[in-house]
Amino acid sequence: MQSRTPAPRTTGRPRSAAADTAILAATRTVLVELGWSKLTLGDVATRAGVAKTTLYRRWAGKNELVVDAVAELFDELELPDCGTLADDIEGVVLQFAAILARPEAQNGLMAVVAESCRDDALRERIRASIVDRQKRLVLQGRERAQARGELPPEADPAEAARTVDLIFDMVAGAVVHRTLVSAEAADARWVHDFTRILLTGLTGPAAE
Amino acid sequence: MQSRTPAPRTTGRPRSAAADTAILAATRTVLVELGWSKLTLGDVATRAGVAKTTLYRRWAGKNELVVDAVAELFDELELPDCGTLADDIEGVVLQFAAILARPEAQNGLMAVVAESCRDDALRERIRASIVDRQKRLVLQGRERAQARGELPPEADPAEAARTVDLIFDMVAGAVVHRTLVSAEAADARWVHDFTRILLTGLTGPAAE
DNA sequence: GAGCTTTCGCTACGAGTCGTAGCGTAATGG
DNA sequence: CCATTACGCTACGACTCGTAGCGAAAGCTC
Repeated sequence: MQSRTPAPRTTGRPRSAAADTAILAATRTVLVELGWSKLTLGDVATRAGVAKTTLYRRWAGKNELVVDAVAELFDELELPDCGTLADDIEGVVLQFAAILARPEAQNGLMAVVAESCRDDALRERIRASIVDRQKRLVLQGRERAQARGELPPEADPAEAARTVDLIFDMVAGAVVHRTLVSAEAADARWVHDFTRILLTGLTGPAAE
Repeated sequence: MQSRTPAPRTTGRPRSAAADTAILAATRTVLVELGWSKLTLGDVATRAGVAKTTLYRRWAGKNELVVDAVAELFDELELPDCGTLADDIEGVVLQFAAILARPEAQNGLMAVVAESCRDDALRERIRASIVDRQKRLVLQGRERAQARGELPPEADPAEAARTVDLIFDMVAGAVVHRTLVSAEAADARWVHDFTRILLTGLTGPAAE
């Protein structure tokens, strides 16, 4: 997930794991203080207490470094078991909103997404480190709801996959847009209203 | 909307309107070719056939220039009158998706949103130039649907305003996330599925 | 412990961009 | 004709970039 470790050598001095931790933490700190465009790798190195060359030995550039630094923020995401589908969704949306409320996530996330428009490798890195981790929650939520009988089992697997993608884009997109574009907090009331509309739209009509 | 024209002088040589057009068009071209991070104002000036100093005389920096260049893409947005609320929504979402499908919009929009996290003036500029133009469509759509009887008139004005904001974040957020993060086209089928869920969520239950 | 391998911190470097200043010229209005 | 403003051009110091080279440090194997 982190830097380039294609073949971890068994001989020689091992890479300092503490340096990785310090660098990623320093990246988030500088991201908050200076923002994306004014963040320089020299600043990060100084703040982390490592040499600039050490940074370049582990990461290819600013984009990859920030993706890894932001990805760590999403480690804490997990699907709560609140008993009902509505409460589960509300819980996970609130978690997602809490992460996006942090300035280091706001500054970094949109910037790397913008860069990924012209860099397929970066887009894949974002997908593996951040997006897939979120989408997994949608799959878990559906399975759990089906086990409870709140959602019917899927007939067409292809349509089921499309629905998962659609729900994922709706949830993540709405929270991101609310937080970063409208610049207002995705608080409990907003999340509640949003969840109600989404859930009604999903369970209201069985089919078209 | 464009550069700084606080008090357009009546004396002296007037600013070339053709230069504005050429600069904004060149900005979009360079945005496609080089992306946000590698776009330099020197490139834009060369491509537009103007001097670099002319650029700095009109715009404060890269952020403001790109906001204006991208904002022009949203000029064509308008609410179609298809007869039913569902078709109206589908139409406007398709328009929005078509704009976001253009690489100059993808490269520029996310980048300036990311920068706006640390620049309130820039956020206000984005809101005035881009966001409000979209939100107006939501208001128009609701009025038209209420006139048709498809939606009930609003009782509580405060809740009505919250609902408009919520719908706006859901629509814009979902399309942006689908296009830029999931990196898949918001095509007719996707828009249709999305509209169905949204509309069911809105009209299904009158209240909680 | 000896020796090999890899990483680390440090310094220095050319290349490129930034935003500005200065100057002479072009285009308006009074 | 003249004041005023915009324009194109050049040059400048300051900064960041990514890399190379060096000696020292930290592991592993024998």
